[in-house]
Amino acid sequence: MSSPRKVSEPTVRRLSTYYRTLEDLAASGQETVSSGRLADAGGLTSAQVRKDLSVFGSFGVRGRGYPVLHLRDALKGILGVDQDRPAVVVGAGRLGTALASYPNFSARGFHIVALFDVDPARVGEHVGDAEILPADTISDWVRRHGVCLAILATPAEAAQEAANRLVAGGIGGILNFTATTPEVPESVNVRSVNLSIELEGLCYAIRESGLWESDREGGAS
Amino acid sequence: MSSPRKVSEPTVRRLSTYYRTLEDLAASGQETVSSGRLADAGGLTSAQVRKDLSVFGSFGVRGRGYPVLHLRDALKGILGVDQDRPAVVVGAGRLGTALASYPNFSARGFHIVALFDVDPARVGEHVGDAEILPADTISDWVRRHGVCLAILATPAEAAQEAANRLVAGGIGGILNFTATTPEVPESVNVRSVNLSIELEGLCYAIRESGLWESDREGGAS
DNA sequence: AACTGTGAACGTGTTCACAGCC
DNA sequence: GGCTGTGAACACGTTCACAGTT
Repeated sequence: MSSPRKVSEPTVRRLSTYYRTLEDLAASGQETVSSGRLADAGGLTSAQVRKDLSVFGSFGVRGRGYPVLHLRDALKGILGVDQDRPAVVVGAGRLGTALASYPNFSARGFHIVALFDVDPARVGEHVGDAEILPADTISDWVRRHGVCLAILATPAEAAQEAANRLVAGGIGGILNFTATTPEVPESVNVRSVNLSIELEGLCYAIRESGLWESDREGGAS
Repeated sequence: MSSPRKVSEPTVRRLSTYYRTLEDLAASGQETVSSGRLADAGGLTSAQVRKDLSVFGSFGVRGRGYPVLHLRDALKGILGVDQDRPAVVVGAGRLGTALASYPNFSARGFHIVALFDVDPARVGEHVGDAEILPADTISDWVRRHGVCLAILATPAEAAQEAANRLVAGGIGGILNFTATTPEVPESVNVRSVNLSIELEGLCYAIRESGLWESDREGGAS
């Protein structure tokens, strides 16, 4: 099939947004959609959309547009979300449990099948359908159940240890929410979301453009 | 001061990581650090580090490196995290409350001073030091307390309405965790973290590089 | 006429390489 | 010698513009 050499990360990101838009269009009964329309939905240009899609093949019909259902299914396959994907969460703190029950994950075919925590007191609790299991069983459990995806939400100090266990269990990818970047073999995909960095970046942008509404606190005007 | 015309977003992101590394170095008593060392800590190149820093001025000493404390303080100021920043959370669901009590935020000078929710049953509850308030008081409250930062963690359907209220209250920036991208005036900074897209991107990467450990479920080997 | 697919032009961020200073 | 600061070279992603298709 269409397995292009190298696709840029921004492109894959946008593919996800196209996929969402196409789902909506499909639900509303639209049969075709133009690159311009897809672009508007995501705040992009039509050329960008066409370029992104052209990387994977010719899905459109010149003069007419893209067939919604076909393109949606194609993207589903390309993104690898064409079947339900089990995932585990490591770290059953507030963030971990919130992510484990995040409705948009299950809506996208991701199902949290287990959580892990070092705290014995938490073991046995349930979060949705998933049970909290002891952290020292991660490797066995992940391997036995053939889980490829993990969400890492431990404190920073525990992140590397947890990552090691996931790797030992043969994990395919880790969505990392810890403040560190764990070291893993090249073959394991890690994508990090650092919440503090996002907030700091926003902070910079605010200060940059315009001023703080109040740079000294308490000042109502 | 050093207010360069335009700094790329990737650069600002990296600045945050340098800042973290510098804090660690400061704690461990290091007095100077080379660009190479800073680079290693974040998986970058030394040239990258020097370029990033040079945008804001000359912090280093040729032949010696960068003075840890001075550079740390400079970055603190550049990132705008040199003073405590109050922030509010809109949407007191699991994700919202988890973010409200996220320890790394407070460690970085971000303090959640209030949450807001449409559900009257939640109003009055406390999350850490912050109280959950009614969503229809957002504008007033934000304006009265001069809050510039908001974390948006409502369901997608409620996101635009919540954003409108924040904007009406004079918010400076929104860290958006909803599945939509709310429309706001140009002057308001929005940074979106779409968790599903991150997971889908990871999914793509796994499938791309190597294969799934098990592409059909249940298969132990 | 409407719209896709794509090479070519452009812009932006990264890496190189070296002059300059300690 | 070690290391910074920076122009110049490079790589990569985006936008343009148009030929090609229905």
